[in-house]
Parts: sequence; C-alpha cells; structure tokens
Amino acid sequence: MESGVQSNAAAAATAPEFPPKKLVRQLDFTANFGTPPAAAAQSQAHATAAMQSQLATASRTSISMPLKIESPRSRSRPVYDVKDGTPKKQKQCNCKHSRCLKLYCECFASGVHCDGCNCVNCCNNVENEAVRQEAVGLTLERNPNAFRPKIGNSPHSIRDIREDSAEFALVGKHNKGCHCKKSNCLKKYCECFQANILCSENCKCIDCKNFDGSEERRALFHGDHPNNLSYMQQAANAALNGAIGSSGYVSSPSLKKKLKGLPFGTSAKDQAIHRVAQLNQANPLKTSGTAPPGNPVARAVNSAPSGSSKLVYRPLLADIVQPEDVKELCKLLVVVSAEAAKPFSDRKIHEEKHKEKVDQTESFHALSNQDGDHNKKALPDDRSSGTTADKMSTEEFMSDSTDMQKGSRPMSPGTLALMCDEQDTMLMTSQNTGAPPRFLYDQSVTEVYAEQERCVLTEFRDCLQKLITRAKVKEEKYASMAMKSEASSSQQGPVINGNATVPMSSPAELSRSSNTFPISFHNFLPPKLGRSTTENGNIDSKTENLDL
DNA sequence: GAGTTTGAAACT
DNA sequence: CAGTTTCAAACTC
Repeated sequence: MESGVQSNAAAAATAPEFPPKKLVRQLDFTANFGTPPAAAAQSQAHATAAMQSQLATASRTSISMPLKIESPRSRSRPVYDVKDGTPKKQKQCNCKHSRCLKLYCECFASGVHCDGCNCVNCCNNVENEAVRQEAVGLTLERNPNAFRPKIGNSPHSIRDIREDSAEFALVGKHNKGCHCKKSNCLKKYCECFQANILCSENCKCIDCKNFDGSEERRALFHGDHPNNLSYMQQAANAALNGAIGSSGYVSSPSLKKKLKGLPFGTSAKDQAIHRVAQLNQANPLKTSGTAPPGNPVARAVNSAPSGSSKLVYRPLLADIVQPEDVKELCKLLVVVSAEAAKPFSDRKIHEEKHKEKVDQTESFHALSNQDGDHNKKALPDDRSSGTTADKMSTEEFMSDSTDMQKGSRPMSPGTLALMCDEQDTMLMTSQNTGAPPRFLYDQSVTEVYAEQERCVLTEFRDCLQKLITRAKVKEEKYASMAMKSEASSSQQGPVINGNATVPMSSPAELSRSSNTFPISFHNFLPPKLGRSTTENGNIDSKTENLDL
C-alpha cells in the first residue's frame, strides 16, 4: 500500500504532493509552507486560541484532562514504561505522508510537537510552527472538537455494573462512538476498546462484543487470553491517561475500606465491590491466570488487588502525595523564600541606622550640586555600576523579603496577595524617605532572588529526594511481597486468616494499604513548615490563601 | 522486519 | 450525508 515511501517523501519535499483542487480549505503543503508572516501569525493566533479554548472548556468538564490534548490513538500507546510504569517519553510517531499535520499523527492529535519521532517531512515542530498552527486551525475548522477528549463521562458507574458480569469497564463513553466492523470492538483498532470502555449507543459498530456481559470480552479480561498482559497494560494506560478520571475504579477510600472489610455486605455498592474482587481470577502477575484456591473470603481478599490491578494502575506515589501536601509544600517554600531573604533584611536594618543619614546627605549633596560633571557622577554613576550600587541597593531597598515583588519576575496571584500589604508599606516608606528609584536596586534585588531561588530549589530538591526514597522503599516492598505472594500461591495457594499477612502482589492494592504504608507527604516535609504553620501565624494565615 | 488488516480521518 | 481514499497504527507471520 505504502509503495515508494522514500520516493514519496523525496517528492513531497520538492514537489507538490497534493492536488491544487481544493473544495474544502486545506493545508497547503506545496507553497514552501508559504504562509505570509502576517497570515501565519493570524492563523497561529486563531489556532492557538481555539486550542486553548478547547483546553479551557475541557478543564471545566468533569473529565480528568491531561495537560496535553490526547486522541484515542495517542492513548493507545503506552505513555508509561511497560516495565516499571513510570512516565515514559512521549510516543513517537512514524508518519510518512501526513507531515504530522493531520489527526492521523498521534503527536499532532495530542497537541504536541514531534520530538525524536521517526516521521518523514515532519512539520509538527517549532521550525514549522506557522504551518503547524495553520493545520491546527484547519483541523479545528473541520471539526471543532478535533482536539477534545473523545471519551466523556457516562451515566454508567460502578454501581450500574451487574454483579454477575465478569468484566469491568471503566466509566466513560466515546462521544462519537466507534464504527468497527471486523474487530468486534475487541481489538485496539476500536477506540472504545482502546480507551477500555464499553461501546455505547453512540457507536455504530457491527458485531460488537464490547458490551457488558459479553462472553468474548469476559474471556479477554479473564487471563486466558494470550495477550492478556498487553490488555492489562492497555487498561492501565487507559486509567492513567486521564480519559476517564481517577474515580472510575476502586480508588475511593470507602471502596478500599469495604474491600478490606470482608465479608461483603449486601448493598448494591458492596455487590459491586464484591464483583470487583472477583476480577482477581485474572491475576496479571501470575502466569497461571487461575483463581487462587481457598474460601471465598480469602479469595476475594487476595484477588481484589489482582483484579483491580489489571485495570487500575496507580503510580507508586499515588497515595503519598495528596493535594493538601502540595499546598503544604508551597507553604514551606514560601517560608523558605522569606527566610532566605531575611539576612538581607536584617543587614539592612542594622546598617541602615548607621548609613541612612550619610547616604541621604551624599545624595542630597550631589543633587544640590549644580555642576554638570558632579551631578552625573554623584548619582547615576555611583548607583548604577559596580559594588556601590549593589551595596546601596541592598541596604536601602531590600528591607524586606517582600521586595522581590517589585522586581520584574512574575509571581503567582497567591504570592502577590500574600505580599500586597508589605508592598504597600514599602512603597510608602520608599516615597516618604525619598528612597532612590527602583532601577537602582535591581541588582541587589536579583541578588536576593538568587538566594531565594537557591534556597527554594534546594528545599524542593530535598523534598523530592525524600519522595523518591519513599517510593523506592515502597517499590522494594512491593517486589518482595509480590515474590512472597507468588511463591506461596505456586506452592499451596494463599492462606488467609485473621493474623496472617495478606499477600498483595498488586501495586494498586499495596498503595491502598495504609496500614502497611502509612505514608504522607507531611511526614517528610521539613520541620520548618510545622513551625511556620503553627508558630508563625502571619505566614500561615496568608499562605492558606495561596491559590494552589 | 515486512506485509496485512483495520478503522479513523480526509476527501469527493 | 454517503461513499471512497488515505493514512498510520495494530496486528500477523
């Protein structure tokens, strides 16, 4: 089909590849990417605005939308490393004829530039940004929803799934629906299957087997499929890529709790949980793929993780870092930043007493001196060059860490709100005391910035290192427990009793086991934050308002 | 790795 | 809107 790829590519680079006849506005690949700068800029602005608008719209939806726009195709490829599940480099396309400017291209469809791809004549890069933006505009013109997620929420929920159905589909529905004819919607050709969702009324597929209760689908997800592992990975990717949202699976605390609190109740929810537990029969980490022997309770306890792990992949840090932890971290960094600037503040206060009068006298003297040469040297030269300027600006301007607000560096609204009071104060002080103009202090401001940045980054690095350490510990524990689990199950099967440790081979379940890993981000935040939030009422009250 | 199959996207 | 073609990924061998 793709005969003469290279010749095609070569021709594409030198000669028109597409017929000039265009009933519908099309991308012009022929005119040396010839979009007039102005038109290109306009197109770019339009396209960018359109995409941003879509992103903004998407962010308002209940769908957990990834930062990058994704198409089902891009979702299909493992963005996460198969071995360890860690984020992996963006998928690389192999486009040959689309120049990566059509939705055929995963990168383009994902709204990202090609980077390290194997594509030919790629225009989906910075060098061809104008063309790219035009293509985006055209694509949006053709289909305003082109870059929007194709999987939306559906009325389906975990409660709707019947207890007797063995498979477990993610919550969601393909907005447009698939049109499969030969794949039975059980292969990755099918967008619904790719996204690990059931086909819906939106689909126009033929001979669909991707529905709740489908034997074929059940077989596929029950471990007796040769490609079960890949399907597992696919499901994990689907869960991870944000198309569905994190709440689609059993990750809620209540569910976790109930899952552990066997035997199950009789409510619909409990039944659903029970059903989820039954999914263990396709334990991805056990090649046998058979349900572990033992009583139902034991099987459910042991199997729940396996079953859910097949469909839910949760990063190692999933339960370590919570939203409030991020907030805490930000508070910490604000405190660290303030502390970093404090020496400058202290020094200023100390030295200001001794030098303020002298400086002002000198300045006044220079200003009052009507001699041109003196005037030039006395103020601008002294203060705008070298160490003198640094010294003075440091002394007179950096009386408070909040002065960094006066620099050109952009700050978050939260931080601005935090420091607005101080800014007003400083401004008034500066005006009242006849302090020199701001530009005279830029250098020292930068100096403080540098110190603050250093401290903040150091602190942040430390936190990240601790986070990594935690994850490693967790990972090692998973590994050892998985080995134990596998060893015991291969010999005599898991024996669960009240006191025995439940072998958990699933990272998903392990991460849910708060008893085993009572990890909280708070645990490794430095004590500084504790002080700042408990002893320093001012900082605490202000940082609480940080818009995180 | 090459060839085939598949279904979405693009086009008529 | 329906039919056809193009395209790149998924799949098979």
